[in-house]
Amino acid sequence: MRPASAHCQIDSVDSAAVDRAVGVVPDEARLKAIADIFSALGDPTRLRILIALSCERLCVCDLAAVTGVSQSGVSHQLRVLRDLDLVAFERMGKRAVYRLADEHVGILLSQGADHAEERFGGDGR
Amino acid sequence: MRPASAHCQIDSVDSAAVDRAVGVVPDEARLKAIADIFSALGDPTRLRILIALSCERLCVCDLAAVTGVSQSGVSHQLRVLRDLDLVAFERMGKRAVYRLADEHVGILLSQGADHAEERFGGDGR
DNA sequence: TGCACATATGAGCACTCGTGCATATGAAAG
DNA sequence: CTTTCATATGCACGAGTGCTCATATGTGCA
Repeated sequence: MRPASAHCQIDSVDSAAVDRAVGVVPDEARLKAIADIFSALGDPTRLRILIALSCERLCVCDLAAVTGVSQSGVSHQLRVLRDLDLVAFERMGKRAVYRLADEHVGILLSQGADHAEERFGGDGR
Repeated sequence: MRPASAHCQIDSVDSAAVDRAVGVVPDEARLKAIADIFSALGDPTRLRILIALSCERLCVCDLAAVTGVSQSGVSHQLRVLRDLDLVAFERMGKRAVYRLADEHVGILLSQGADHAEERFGGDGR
């Protein structure tokens, strides 16, 4: 049985390499977890929120002002980020003041920014 | 004029903090570039491809075997990754052998994996 | 208790994206 | 040149997503 390659006559050129590669790929659940993290960082609005929070603690209203989307939209995105433990918040009276969950998140952000910046400067194509 | 907040009576609680936050957020184009990178990492299939390539140099057929998607599907995803300079390839006869563009990509991957793994272990909810 | 305000949630919509099928391009072999 | 095979591309479809509007929840104040 040949599972995937419908048009390819051979399943794998180097089956040993394939086996090794399969070995290092995490299981479905972990892979999904990693993908969810990156997906969360892969939206301009959420990026704006996170980068803003990497500089200042802000409430939802202020984040709406920073991002330029509605309060509802910000709240929806914050829920996504909260569920992934990318941001945390504490109530200050009526307001909810958000911050990055930990500096790990900030590192991820700057790593991504670095890679993007490299492409910005010396893009070969 | 109150641009964004339709339901919020006040635009911003701390306008100085908002201004500082806006100051650190990159411009639209750069933000899009960063988001594109993270988005590319935010798909399980592309993650499988990248993690596999972080271990072995593989051709398209082998990547199809590793990921379990069709050759066409892999090729489509590889184009995305190529356009973002996340992977590179060289022709070996008829085959195209892919590899990570640089170790920067591997670092990003493991950073994301680390964060996901933390949540896996000590998830409070 | 009743009002005002900040945030969260639900529904609906437009849009994007991942995928497979069919097919085109390209490269070696006969 | 023709054939064969690996890879790339165009098209279409189903699923997921980000947004706003309307509304619910919750918090503090008179």
